[in-house]
Amino acid sequence: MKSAQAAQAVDGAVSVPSSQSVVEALVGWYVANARQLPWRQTGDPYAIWISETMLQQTRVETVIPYYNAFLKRFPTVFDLATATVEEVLRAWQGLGYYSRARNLQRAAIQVVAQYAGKIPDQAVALRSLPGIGAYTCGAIRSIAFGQVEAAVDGNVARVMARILGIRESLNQTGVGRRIAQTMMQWQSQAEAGTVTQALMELGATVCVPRGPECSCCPLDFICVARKEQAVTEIPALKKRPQPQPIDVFALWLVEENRIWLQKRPDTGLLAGQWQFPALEIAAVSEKPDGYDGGISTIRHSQPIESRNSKPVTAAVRLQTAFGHILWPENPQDGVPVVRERLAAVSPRNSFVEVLHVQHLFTHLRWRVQVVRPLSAHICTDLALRAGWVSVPLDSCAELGLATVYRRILARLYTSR
DNA sequence: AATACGGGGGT
DNA sequence: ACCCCAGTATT
Repeated sequence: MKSAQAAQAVDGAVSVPSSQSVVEALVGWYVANARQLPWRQTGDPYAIWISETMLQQTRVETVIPYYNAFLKRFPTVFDLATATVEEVLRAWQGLGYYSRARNLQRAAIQVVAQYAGKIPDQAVALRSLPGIGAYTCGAIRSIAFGQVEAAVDGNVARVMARILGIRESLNQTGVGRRIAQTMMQWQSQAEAGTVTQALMELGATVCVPRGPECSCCPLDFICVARKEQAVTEIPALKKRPQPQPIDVFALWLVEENRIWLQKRPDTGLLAGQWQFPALEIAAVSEKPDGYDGGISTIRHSQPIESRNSKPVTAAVRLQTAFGHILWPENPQDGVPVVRERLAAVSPRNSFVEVLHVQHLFTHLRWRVQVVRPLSAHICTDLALRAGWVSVPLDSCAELGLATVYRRILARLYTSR
């Protein structure tokens, strides 16, 4: 049964019109309509690698300025290999998916050490580099080296699913293989890299997710989805879960024109970036028992970093993390936390909420309360022990400050 | 196979 | 408010 399906899949790829006319139509359209993008003006495998990495899950318009600045700052793989990860992160700041930047830097070191600074053109070598998966490997090999190898990104998958009339979910096993087969067949009939880019360009500009402009499509004459009037149903899209709400308490601590910041861990969310000293806690969806609408400790919330351990109240967490520094007295009353939409000032020796912002990630919804201690007296010694550093306000911009905190900083210092 | 990982733009 | 994007690594 399994082998029969495999054979059918291969048949499917072969049975699609694969004549010269299809590839000619595609390439002809591309040559006439391709956008002039910076990474299309170069044959440098390093530059193409950078562009492909930036373009992972990221739109072309977003990437362009980052690409230009990055290549200016790190013109060769040697420049990238000798840079620090902080420098690379700074150049990446705002692009998202920061493990890409870290992997890029690690891979550059590997390329210099193992391949004398030459980007490898073989699949095994490329795939051994951190950050290069199946897609990027195929993209680099076909675009930079002219080799026949599929590069199935979201655009190609959508275009091919429509052309081939694939109604199954795109992450179904076998579907990707079938798409890759067809793509390589086309690649072998023209410049492989041009076919790769043509399919991506088609997906990005004509065969878009919603409202594709089939009347402009060079391949409409073979498109199964078009013929079956199923363009809106293909590809089948899957629902994403709701982002998990997270309450973030961020401390705005400024002394003598220096602001206290904290560096995030080198792994996980926003790895290695700087932020206001902060605590992230899984939000309470319901009101805690005894919640009186006033200033209250937060109960029933768990620190997100230890979901499997015993639940700890946010108040305890706050106290543990900040208490010694900001609340040297009166631990009995619980930690007065200024709640969203509640009184702006707590009764005594605590915080003023100065800002409340929401920040969306794909999977998280941060509700950030920026708070400032009423009696600003920070014990430098303890802050240092907690791993915080104070930097001149002016130099914040040069740090890899996480985007949400850049926004917060801008609001703190422009509208006030 | 499922999940974590950003941010921005389109509709 | 919801959808998607020139994906990869980890579990």
